[in-house]
Amino acid sequence: MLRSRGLRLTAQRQLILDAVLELGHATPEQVHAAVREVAAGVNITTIYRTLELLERLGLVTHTHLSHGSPTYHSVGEDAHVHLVCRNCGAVDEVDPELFRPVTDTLAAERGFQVDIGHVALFGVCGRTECGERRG
Amino acid sequence: MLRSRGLRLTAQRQLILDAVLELGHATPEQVHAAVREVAAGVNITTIYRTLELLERLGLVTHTHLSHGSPTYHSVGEDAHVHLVCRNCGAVDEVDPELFRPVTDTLAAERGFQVDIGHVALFGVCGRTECGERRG
DNA sequence: TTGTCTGCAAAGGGTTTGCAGAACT
DNA sequence: AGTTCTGCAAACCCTTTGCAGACAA
Repeated sequence: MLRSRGLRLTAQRQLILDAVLELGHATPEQVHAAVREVAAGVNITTIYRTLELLERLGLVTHTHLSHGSPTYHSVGEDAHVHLVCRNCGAVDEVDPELFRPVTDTLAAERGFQVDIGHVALFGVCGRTECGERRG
Repeated sequence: MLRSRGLRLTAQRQLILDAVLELGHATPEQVHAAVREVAAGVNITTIYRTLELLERLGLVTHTHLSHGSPTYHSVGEDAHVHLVCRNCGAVDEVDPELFRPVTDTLAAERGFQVDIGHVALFGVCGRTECGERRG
């Protein structure tokens, strides 16, 4: 896959892709930590460069969950919408089909094509510690 | 409002709130630029501190649109969902009512209360320059 | 052997913090 | 007058860039 584009298959690239596959949602720093457990010498710079490369190749995507760093996940997995609890930070996933009516409406009425894999909804999750009463 | 909480009403705070009201969606830097047109000496630090304060007071909120800086907007305005074109960067707004079925479902099935004012949907807008054919 | 890839170090953008002086109440 | 707020400068985090050596092909 890399080779077919004249790119090189290195140990680092394999480890980084494996880490993204394994971690599910991971920031560059989390990927770095995971890779380092196997290969201590890998530099954070390489993480950034490789994530960008893998994204260009369509193997991973990133989403912005809350503040700070983006999180990467593999494209092979089922697309999903993220639910981010702004209280405890937990990230849950939802089937994008739930949004079908909404995205269809936006496409029809505005010509806006929603990239459902990038969607993150903020709010408060159902845990007792986080739950709030709302009007 | 500020005074009632023992806080002080300063020229800077008024200018910053005015700028947020006027700009609609604005990054801290954009707020800074707007404020500077009226009061050149105001420091970016004050922008950050004041936006945080106004948010604690419930007067403004912020959303993360795409990469980079968050954008702030006033709470008094109608809540709205953001549509961000990842091609041209345009930000459009949608009536949150459109999402009612979805948010109701998430609340009922998962106990997740979506904060609809924070929602940003990424995708491709309807402009000819940005429009894409999709499967 | 050749060209890409990596590590290192340093620069860059955006945001936060410490402190002394300025300003609201 | 007493405290809060501001500006300045420096620190901070995350990310990007330049370069020389390392390595896949």
